Amino acid sequence: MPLEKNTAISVDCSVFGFDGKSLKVLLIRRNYSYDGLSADDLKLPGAMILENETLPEAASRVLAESTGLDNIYLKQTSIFSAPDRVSGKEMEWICRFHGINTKRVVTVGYYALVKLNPGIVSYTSRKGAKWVDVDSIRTLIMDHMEILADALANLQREMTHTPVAFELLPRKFTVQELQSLFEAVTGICIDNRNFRKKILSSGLISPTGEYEKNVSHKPAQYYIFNRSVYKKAVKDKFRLNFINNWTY
Amino acid sequence: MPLEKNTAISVDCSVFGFDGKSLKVLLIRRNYSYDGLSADDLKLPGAMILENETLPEAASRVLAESTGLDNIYLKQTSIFSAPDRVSGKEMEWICRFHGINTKRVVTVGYYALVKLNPGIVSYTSRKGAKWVDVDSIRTLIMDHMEILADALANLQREMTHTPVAFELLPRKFTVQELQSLFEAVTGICIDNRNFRKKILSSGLISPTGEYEKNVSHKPAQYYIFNRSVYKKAVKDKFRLNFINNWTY
DNA sequence: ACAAAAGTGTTCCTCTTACACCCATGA
DNA sequence: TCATGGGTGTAAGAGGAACACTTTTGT
Repeated sequence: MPLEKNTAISVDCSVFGFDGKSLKVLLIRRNYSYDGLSADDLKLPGAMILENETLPEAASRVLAESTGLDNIYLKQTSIFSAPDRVSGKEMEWICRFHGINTKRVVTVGYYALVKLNPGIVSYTSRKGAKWVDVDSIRTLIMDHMEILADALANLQREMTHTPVAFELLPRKFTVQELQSLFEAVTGICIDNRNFRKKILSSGLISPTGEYEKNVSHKPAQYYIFNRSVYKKAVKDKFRLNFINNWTY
Repeated sequence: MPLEKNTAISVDCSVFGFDGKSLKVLLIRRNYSYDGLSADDLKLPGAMILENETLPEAASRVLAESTGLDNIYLKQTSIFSAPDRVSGKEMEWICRFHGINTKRVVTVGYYALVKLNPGIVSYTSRKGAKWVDVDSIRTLIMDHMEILADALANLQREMTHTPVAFELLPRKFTVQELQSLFEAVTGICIDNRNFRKKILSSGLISPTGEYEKNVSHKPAQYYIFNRSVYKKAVKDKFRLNFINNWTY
């Protein structure tokens, strides 16, 4: 079998956001019609990598284009390398559009976390992109469902081990918002009293003294994430739980 | 910036083994001299991907070549995509050797786990490869140190969450061997009584009734990994620990 | 008999879990 | 005053951590 000399590399980003109720992902339309391919078909934002560009740089570029934001939390997941993952009409169109002649596109999955707010929602809707409930998505083009599923699985794992949750929340948030986020991502119900006890005693979040306004019930206090406490905790936390002492 | 049309993709494998004392990784020599590059320089086994070959297939091929083994535990880690990660003499040689003309090689890291035994050790040494203590490695060619460090970090994380340890041990092993493996990979000392209690009560390993022979101390019993118990446990285990009930 | 590693139990304490009511606000 | 979600405490049980001696074998 000869050496593969003719592979293009792309990145595809699963951009997650949280609206207080459910986990959303940013989808765009294919945006071109070609011999049976509908321009309305939904996909993840992505791009081919450019010369002298690393993969994280390509992913950041995709995110800047699709959300207008810089400095987004970004994490690589898996690589999708099936030789026929892009083929047929789709491949023809890609070659024509980019003026290349390739048989194969290998793609690298990334997931990104953004703080949903009116600004970003209006930006993305002007772009024709949509924030869709992750649970409600049934079909995407090519293997994008698989890429999304992989991203979601990675997010779920990270969420229970690192404080990525705070990337999805506004700077100030209520305990309930944080709990709802955990529940939405993991699909698990959490006891509110136990959650408060645990999260507050951890010191990871600090009360601001500010409260909700104009709500027809007892207003909730706003908290902020305490990154320095987290950094300190990391040193102690990464251990097995059947350990009594350790040697460096 | 123009589209990157000319990228080669490779895989590099960190092949780990355990000799009962310390964690080893399989290193090979560069195996060519070229204008200042020494054939003795050490590297991870790797290869360019071939046409119609997926990345896991390429990694399996590398492993079959370097260890003579099939069906090895294999896991993808990160992608290394810095545009200049291969450059200069190294790049020149690669282009000449493969008869290609590329500016860039993106590589995908894999780690593999093998059961060290006399058979595989003699195979690899016939191939000129060496099993080296991971702690003692100071330099490898190109960015292979970085690839190895990433693989090791992944292994450490996996080891404390999934039963990959058993991929590194013979089918029958003693409790002490298992404990030593954990200690070698994580760099942590574990209390023997607590370890036994935990691992035995988990049901993950089952006694065979066979014992060590010709040892000048009380002979240890051999155990085997109980995969079915593990599979059942997985369903219950993947949960946060502040949860009381869950909804599917 | 001795050296060397295997194997074994208990206590203390922390953390998890389960569970129900009062509070503050706007309408 | 009522509807709504915010916020609070306690008791029982499980699991983690710390710790020292006896057993079995070969020499």
